[in-house]
Amino acid sequence: MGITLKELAQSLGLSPTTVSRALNGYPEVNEDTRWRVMEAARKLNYRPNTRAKSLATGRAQAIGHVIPISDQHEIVNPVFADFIAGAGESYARAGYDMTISVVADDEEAQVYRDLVGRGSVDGLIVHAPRQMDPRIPLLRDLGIPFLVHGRSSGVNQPYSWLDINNRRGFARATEFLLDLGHRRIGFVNGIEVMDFAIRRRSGYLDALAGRGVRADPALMVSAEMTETNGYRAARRMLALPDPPTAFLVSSMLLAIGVRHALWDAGLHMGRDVSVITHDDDLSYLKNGDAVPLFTATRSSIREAGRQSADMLLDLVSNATEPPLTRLLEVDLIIGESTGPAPQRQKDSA
Amino acid sequence: MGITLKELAQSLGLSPTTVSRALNGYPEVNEDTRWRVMEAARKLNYRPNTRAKSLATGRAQAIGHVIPISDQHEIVNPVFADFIAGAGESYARAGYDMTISVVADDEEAQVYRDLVGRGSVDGLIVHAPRQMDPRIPLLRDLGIPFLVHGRSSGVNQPYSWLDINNRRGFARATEFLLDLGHRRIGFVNGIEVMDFAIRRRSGYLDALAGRGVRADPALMVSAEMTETNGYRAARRMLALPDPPTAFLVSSMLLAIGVRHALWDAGLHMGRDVSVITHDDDLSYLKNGDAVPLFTATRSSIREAGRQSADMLLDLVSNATEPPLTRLLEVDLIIGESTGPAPQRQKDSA
DNA sequence: ATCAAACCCCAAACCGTTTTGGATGATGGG
DNA sequence: CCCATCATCCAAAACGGTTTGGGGTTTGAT
Repeated sequence: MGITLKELAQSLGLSPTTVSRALNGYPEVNEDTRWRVMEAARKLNYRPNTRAKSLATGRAQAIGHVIPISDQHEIVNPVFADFIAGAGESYARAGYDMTISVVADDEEAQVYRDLVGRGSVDGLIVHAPRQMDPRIPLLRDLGIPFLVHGRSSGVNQPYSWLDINNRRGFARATEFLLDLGHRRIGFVNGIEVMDFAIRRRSGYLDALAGRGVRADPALMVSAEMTETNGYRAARRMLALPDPPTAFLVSSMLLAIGVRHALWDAGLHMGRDVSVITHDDDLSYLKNGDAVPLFTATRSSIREAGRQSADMLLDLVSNATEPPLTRLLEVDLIIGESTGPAPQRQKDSA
Repeated sequence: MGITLKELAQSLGLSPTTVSRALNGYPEVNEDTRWRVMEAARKLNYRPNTRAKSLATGRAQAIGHVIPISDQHEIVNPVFADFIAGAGESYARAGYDMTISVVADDEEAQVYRDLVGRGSVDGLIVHAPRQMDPRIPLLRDLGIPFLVHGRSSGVNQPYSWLDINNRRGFARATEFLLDLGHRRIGFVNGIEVMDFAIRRRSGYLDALAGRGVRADPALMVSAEMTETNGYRAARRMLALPDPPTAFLVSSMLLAIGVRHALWDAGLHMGRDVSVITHDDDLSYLKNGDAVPLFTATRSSIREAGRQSADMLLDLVSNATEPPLTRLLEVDLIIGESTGPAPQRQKDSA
């Protein structure tokens, strides 16, 4: 591996102390000496050993992400890649490492305890929070800075989080459809143990209630967000006696499935049936090209990753700081998948 | 944080030496004492400090993944999430941490040097290799165990890798289409600086040549693997005077775009036009349900992650071992997206 | 010339483990 | 009874940095 600090010091005829100070920008070292040291360090390709450094300083210089895999579904949430890419940018900028643990959700508590107890991270990001998520009190007890991506309704103690305004976004989207004359709006949501899905549903329900439209349980589906599930949900709803004229959907993949089902049914998206989806702005799943394909509530998950990381780093360096929270609004992007509700065909025809 | 070894030793009236040995299973400690120690450790929730441990042992107990983000496209390869989930399982089993660095591809060399120089990882996984990838000689020089996910043609020195048989898979898929009578086969590939894309192309070309079918440059596209690009490529080819009757596609997302284009053109997939895609078996992008939607060359990227990690861990613990290589064959799954070539419509009609 | 304050530098302790090189006492063969 | 062996344990030295607590030299004011 590389050269060590002691060796570097020796080669310069200096003490390790001075070399360390020179490199870390302490004032009590002659500028000429500092220059010599930095030159030598560069030339000899010196890099401080991370483990030694963090042992000495007590800071791990690393942030942990625990990504849960639910046993039943065995699904890896596709947004992780982009979120992590965003967070990674922030960490790199700050000189932090990112360590990731993939873990079945029944072992999660154990993993958190381990990470903290063994001191391998200075802070943690909590992914995919559920209602009254037990991880939040756990991490609070463990006394480590953490930030939740999303929120957990039912937790009354304060904690740090970054979330998007799912409720408002989905309420607006629903109202948009109502304004276009739609009354039967199919709702294809993620699994409703996830907090975000619960909030989206209440946005949908509130908007309907606000206009006095009765919510129909037959038009509401909650499932893992895959193309197949979107397809099946839409197919089933379209087969109802009084099928929906519009769909509100929780992810692009679901929406692609819905589109597929419309196609199978010989329906034209945007004319016969409208679709609004949430769009995480994933790098590999863009919503159309110059002109957006789907009308969508959009919020970049990558940007969320960046900002979450920045907030957490802030918490880590200012231990005394009170919890930070940030609520990002979502944009409503008008695409080609929505249009006025078609004239109601009287069944009595 | 947690309790320290010294404290644990003190509370037991033993020396740190003995406690360390007891916990690590060394023979020179009385079994009664060992039992006392382990009990106390459990009760006091002792966890050895990772950084101190690895400083003392010289092993980081961590594997690094460097995931490159290409400047121009800013795309995060969607397979990373699943690959990492698979690798994570292996690391967890072996007690290793996984550290991930997201980095623009022009800074990659620097990041590798850093990771190795600062001793923060014991081994590295190289993602998304290109032709004559400079990272391979670099890592060889740095003298750290590494494993390439994929291969890099043009590198003549031996190195460890795990790859799927892209060439054979795509050759077989092409032959399958030829057997069905297709002669105009559109090829929608990933960007052909990636080694896997190059191999797939040669599989396609070889199969065509083997049957004496002339490859038409107008039927070959190379682009980032997104739905939009699949859509555009297929749309363009379908507009040709002599359009393809089949498509061979490099990813599910591309294939979904192709399907979309077929739909727009009023063509029925599997009857009017056939489609074969490669399927990484991503957890969130399943190829249909019970019955596969697309005919596909399938290979689980998650399994690749598991096996890659296992191989790398093997290399890490046996430093002297010669390079390991593993070539996984891909399955050809027959779905509903392929069928016999339609009768040639004579233009002179 | 004197003395305090800057300025620069260093030796040594420390972070929490593992590991080396004994030390101690019990055991057992001759 | 003596001495080698074995079973158990421990003190101290690593690992590679940072940080504490000085200690010489200059500098500058008196």
